[in-house]
Amino acid sequence: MTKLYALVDCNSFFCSCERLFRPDLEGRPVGVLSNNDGCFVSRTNELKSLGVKMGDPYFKVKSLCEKNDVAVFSSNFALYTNISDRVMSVLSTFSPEIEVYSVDEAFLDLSGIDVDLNEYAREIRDTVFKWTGIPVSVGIAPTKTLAKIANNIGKKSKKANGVVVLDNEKITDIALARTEISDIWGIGSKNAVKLRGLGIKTALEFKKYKNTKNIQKIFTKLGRMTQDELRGVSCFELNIVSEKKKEIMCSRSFGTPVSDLRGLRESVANYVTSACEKMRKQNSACAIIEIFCHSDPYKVGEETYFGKDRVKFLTPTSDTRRVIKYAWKALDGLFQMGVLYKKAGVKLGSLADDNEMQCSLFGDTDNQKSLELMKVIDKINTREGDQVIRSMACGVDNKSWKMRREHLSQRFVTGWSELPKCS
DNA sequence: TCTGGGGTCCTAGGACCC
DNA sequence: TCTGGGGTCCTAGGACCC
Repeated sequence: MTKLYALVDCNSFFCSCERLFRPDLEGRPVGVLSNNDGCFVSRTNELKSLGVKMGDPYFKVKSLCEKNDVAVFSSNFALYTNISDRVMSVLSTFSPEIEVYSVDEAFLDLSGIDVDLNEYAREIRDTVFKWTGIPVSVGIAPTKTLAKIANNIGKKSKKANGVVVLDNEKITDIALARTEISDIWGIGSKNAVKLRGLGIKTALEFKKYKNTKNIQKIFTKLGRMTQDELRGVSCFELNIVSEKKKEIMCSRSFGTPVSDLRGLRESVANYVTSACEKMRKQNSACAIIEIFCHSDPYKVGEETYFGKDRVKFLTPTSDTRRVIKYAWKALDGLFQMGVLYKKAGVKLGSLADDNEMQCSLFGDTDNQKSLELMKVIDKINTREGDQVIRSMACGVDNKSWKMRREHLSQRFVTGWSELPKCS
């Protein structure tokens, strides 16, 4: 049976979430900034047409934004994940086989479905909008890569109006001819340069390029699979069950640079705490932690200091206190007086199921008691709010390293005190 | 003054073992 | 003068994604 996938992607997702509770923003350019109010990560069409690019640093286009009455928001992930869950649950009514690919997009398996595909796609689009208020685009094709391309065209073409179905070769080739190689899923900027070097500029030319061996050699296995997908041969399956993360990271840029070990330690303790929380949520324990900290890489004329260390545990752990202890030890070794630190972070690696942990004859080991303690703390923090119970290592108020969020919207759906009011 | 954060997969090369 | 070969595991780094 031939495969059939739909890719459903929310339009300007973060911006659409902000607009949801601010109907006055309809038609006005809206943009959402990354953490620390650094750069744009979501833009509405109105903002795109002002020339603001994805990833543009806010400070560089600030006056342009002010001149054009752009509504700028700090990222409010609590809101976005909540809305995302609603969108995904609507989508799951259209196919039992759904892969939530990211916060704003999902693949649906439509193989074997006996309906008019254009009508079905339109129904998906209309229903999501009606039930959640979020506009989406739908692309349908026999492979995931082609569904991505269909979706892209659906989003950009006025005629398509959010829906494109690529179910025969003629239409598919027309779509591929107008898709630049850098717009193919899996072909990034580096590989695009290499492909252009081979005289390949469009997705159609890539599809028709015959020297498959050469493709594998230059672009590895993934490049070859991408080419197959363009030809209609499905190589990337649907991942329905959300697999456990193999590593968990937490890192942040500082609101203001940190020069003292105490501030650095405090920030790292906080990152460890939230990474460990995430890890316990998926019932894992880690055997490796990596710690890094560095100065501002954008500062001209100054060499960036980059410190990185890695600690292996004798036995895996999910105990925040233990991880903080080791992280601090590593951090003490990395710290250098006189450096202005801009960012720090931790990565938990070698994750394994926490019920398969071995005990060690030597050194620290998590015991049943510490596991239970962590679970209780997690439970209380979930119920009472973030970090009601936390290690003193995380510090108290006046954290200068905390990130900037000067344009934060209300907690419309996650805080009782900030629910929208209607009158 | 001001430039994000969190993941995955693949490959090459080194270490180590028999 | 001669000095193997194959396998596995780990790590670093690159490239990509949203």
